[in-house]
Amino acid sequence: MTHNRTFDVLTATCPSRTSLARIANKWTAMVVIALSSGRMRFGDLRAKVDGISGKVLTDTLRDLERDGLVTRHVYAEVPPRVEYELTALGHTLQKPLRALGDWAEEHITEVLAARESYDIRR
Amino acid sequence: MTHNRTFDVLTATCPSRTSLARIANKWTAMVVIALSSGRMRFGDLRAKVDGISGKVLTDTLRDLERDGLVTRHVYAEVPPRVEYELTALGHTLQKPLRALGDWAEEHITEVLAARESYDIRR
DNA sequence: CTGCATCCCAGCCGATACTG
DNA sequence: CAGTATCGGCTGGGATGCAG
Repeated sequence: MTHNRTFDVLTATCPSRTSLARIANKWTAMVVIALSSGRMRFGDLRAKVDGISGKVLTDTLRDLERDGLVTRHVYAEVPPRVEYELTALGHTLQKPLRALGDWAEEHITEVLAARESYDIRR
Repeated sequence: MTHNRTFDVLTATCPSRTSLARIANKWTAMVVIALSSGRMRFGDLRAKVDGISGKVLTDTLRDLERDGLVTRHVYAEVPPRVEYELTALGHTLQKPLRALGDWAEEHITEVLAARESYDIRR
């Protein structure tokens, strides 16, 4: 049995829903996908997740750190250097989120076709 | 080779990112998970996704329908009956999204512990 | 029962400017 | 370079009321 009976995201008061809300998020997905290739410094991460603003990246990383998914490494240098990497827990999330990203890439043609068809129909 | 080279969600202008933004969303995840158990009418779906408002459920379903993930069946009855079910494309999304939901349920204990630890640390 | 329309608030997110 | 602070726009999302 693969089903969890003690927690259920479909129940409004279940704490697992707070976690789902965090991980079922486009920025979270992109940052975790980007961090899949290993420890990375802030600037590189920002370049890799094309189009993300500094504020959003900072906020996303802080939330991920708070949930125990990402570790922050600060180096006392000038100029400063800060690196981020997935924790063991974060690695377990990598696969499901990459699956989502892969799905988006693999099925975008069908999705675009469906959108066009839907829009024309009205 | 599992990697897609023609589309990349990490690229800001890639259309696949618009799809990722839609599916990497807590309400989308919950609705698709709920629809995994089969065709269902609006009211039942709303009861199953505990706490979702009518407006949000309507909007979410409309977006899913537009992207070709959900089919809408309208019965000309009084009172009206409308049922929703995953399309073939929608079914391919079921597994990755359930994986996300399962992850949230399975790891919520660790996440809560990480949050507490983080919050105390500051 | 379903869903549209409206109003409105909270939070997300981006741009900019400033600090260590 | 990394991060904070602030401001403001935009959108998600909740509540209510109405129509088919």
